[in-house]
Amino acid sequence: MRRELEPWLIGRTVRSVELLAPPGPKYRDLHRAPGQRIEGVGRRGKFLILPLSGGDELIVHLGMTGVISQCPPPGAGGKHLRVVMRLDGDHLSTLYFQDIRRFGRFLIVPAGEYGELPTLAALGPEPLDDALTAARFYAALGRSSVAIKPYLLSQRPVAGVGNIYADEALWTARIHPLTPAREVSRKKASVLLQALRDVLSASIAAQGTTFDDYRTVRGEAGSFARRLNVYGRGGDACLRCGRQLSKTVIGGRGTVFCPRCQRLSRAVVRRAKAL
DNA sequence: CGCATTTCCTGGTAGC
DNA sequence: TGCTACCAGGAAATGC
Repeated sequence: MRRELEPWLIGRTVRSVELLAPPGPKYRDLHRAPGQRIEGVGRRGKFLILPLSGGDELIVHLGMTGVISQCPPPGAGGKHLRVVMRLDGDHLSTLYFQDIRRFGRFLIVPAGEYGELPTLAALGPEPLDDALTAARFYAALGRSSVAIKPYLLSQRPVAGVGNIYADEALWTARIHPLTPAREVSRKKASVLLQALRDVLSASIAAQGTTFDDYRTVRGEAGSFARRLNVYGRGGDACLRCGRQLSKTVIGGRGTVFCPRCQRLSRAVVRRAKAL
């Protein structure tokens, strides 16, 4: 999405912002935008960060059902329209933000002031950045006793990993989602980091994973859902070993994994039983 | 502080 | 057909 937005928005000046959602912490201070020029389109994890010429930043998070589009939603879709941002220029000069379940965010903050966004403030390194080495990733995992799956979702060891890609990468790396993060071996941590990079890169190339609502700026569905190995396949056969995939809840999130390919180590099982 | 649980929100769907 | 109950999950808030 960032790659789509950059050539469209960069250098444009915001003319007006219309807020159609009830104002609150998720939609705030948009009145500051008009008159400011969009200086860039950045991203950290799942947050879009657009620096503005007046020293502010426009922060956008899609939540799960957020959609940014160049054209107004057709027909009944308009009832979930939350923000209409008008820009200078006479071609594709309006940005529409829809958000069915209102888990998204669309707000303005002074640049770098993320006190209202603690996850962004404490975000881990970018998964595709070379600065994140296998050694650093392994060290980050060593700092937590939380199960690896919810730890990945916390955005702390690495930024931008959501439920779908966590399940996919853990399957690829053959790691049980309940494995305590600090019990993941150096070798497995390295394999997991590579699996995360591979699945994220492939999904970006496929323009994302569209299950229901996700759309590109041009309104197209992403095609990566067809290439998922585990997410959405609970009860089906594991594509590696044929065993029926398990569907459970871990950390309050639906989790699919292969009980044969992704085993807990005997040491972990023994300790869990002792408790 | 760390960690687990609950909350927000609404469309879709299962079950009756 | 129409009703209720429940599920999906990012991040933040709350509880312990």
